[in-house]
Amino acid sequence: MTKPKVHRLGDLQLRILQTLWERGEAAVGVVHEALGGSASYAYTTVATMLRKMELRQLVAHREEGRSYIYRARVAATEVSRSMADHLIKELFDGRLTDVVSHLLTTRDVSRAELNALEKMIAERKKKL
Amino acid sequence: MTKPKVHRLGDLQLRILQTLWERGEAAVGVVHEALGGSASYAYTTVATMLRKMELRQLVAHREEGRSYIYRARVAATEVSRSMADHLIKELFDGRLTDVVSHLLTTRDVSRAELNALEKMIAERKKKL
DNA sequence: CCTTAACTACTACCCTAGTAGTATTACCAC
DNA sequence: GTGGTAATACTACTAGGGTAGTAGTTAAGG
Repeated sequence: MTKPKVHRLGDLQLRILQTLWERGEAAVGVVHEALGGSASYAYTTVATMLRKMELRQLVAHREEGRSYIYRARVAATEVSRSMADHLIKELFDGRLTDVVSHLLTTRDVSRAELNALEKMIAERKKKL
Repeated sequence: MTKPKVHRLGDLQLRILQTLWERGEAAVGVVHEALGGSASYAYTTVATMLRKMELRQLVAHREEGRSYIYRARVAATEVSRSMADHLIKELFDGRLTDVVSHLLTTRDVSRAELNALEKMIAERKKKL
């Protein structure tokens, strides 16, 4: 049970985690502000979400005075990997080349990006 | 506004759509079988899901005798693109190179795949 | 004809994300 | 102390995905 299903995160949850990843840890108010303050979400919405996420073991908190300071319990790379893998599996049957092919044909790509990609692939080849 | 939010499809919905994309159209029973039959889902589960998806304009049906023959109303490429774009935007701030970098570092990649990728990129360069 | 199998319709759950109001508590300034 | 404020706790609700039972309908086979 220990493993939360880390793919399947809503947008808000992901944004909250990203805030925590950036800062290491943050009080509710800080997260709230980072997400755009009351123009975007009510303070209690963020607080509630954080509490729910703690139940799912995605975050943890420590107390400081009356404030809860939250930190992520899942690593950014783990989440990215899990979500990306899940999507690739479902959508492209796990074939990396299909994914990249799709990305290259459905998006605008600059020459600089293509060069960067070539470099990456060359680098990766060395590590085989 | 008529546009359904085509990213955010559950696994079952995606599988159903994939079945329809492969076949063009299919009766409920056919979809059910394609998904693994009663070992995977109850017939009515698939039927209910299809009805819900029709409400969301993801599929449509025509009647043939007493059977409903469903077809997808959204294109495979549109869905792939929407889901991939959404993920990339949320997870990698829209940077294609970050995505590929991530994929290359967190997965096993064969030399053949790397070669294929290089080829793709070279092809893409020609079209700039 | 009558039974049965195939289908759809309807209904009802559970779970999670998202959203936020209200209540309560606890500290701080005066 | 008292009032204000900031924080958490509690509660509640909407949507949608997923799951499936039950009821009703209809066509086909004997």
